[in-house]
Amino acid sequence: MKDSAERVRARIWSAIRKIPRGRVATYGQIAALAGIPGQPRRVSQALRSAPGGSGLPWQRVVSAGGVLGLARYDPIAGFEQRMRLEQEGVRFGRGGRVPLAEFGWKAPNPIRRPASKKSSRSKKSSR
DNA sequence: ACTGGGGCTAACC
DNA sequence: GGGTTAGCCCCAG
Repeated sequence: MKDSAERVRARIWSAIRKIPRGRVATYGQIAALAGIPGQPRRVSQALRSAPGGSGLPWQRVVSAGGVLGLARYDPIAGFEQRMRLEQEGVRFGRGGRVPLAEFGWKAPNPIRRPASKKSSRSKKSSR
């Protein structure tokens, strides 16, 4: 059964929808919340293919440190994101970053890990 | 099967 | 404070 792509994507969107107004969450945070900790890029991909007008608060998803990663490849969209966030009451710090300590969302629910069916890889790369 | 790339991250310099 | 390098995992061509 294909629980991979679509299933995960749905969970990602679901997690994003839970972000309260006026708050932001990082890709990593969303990933963890969606049950795929350590895979923030998966979130970004799911977000890119996210349906427009789906009511998905994509603007509340930011990169680590409160940076608007979207603006990097699409300045226009980045601007829109910032505008939307400010409209929700999110203030930006210097460098156009969002102070996560203040606007970062604390996920109310514990992370649920759906144990990989293959193997529990606890890859430990000593960075 | 391989390669390149993605709205990422953390460690390094 | 910023720029670069190296991992990560998955998807599309």
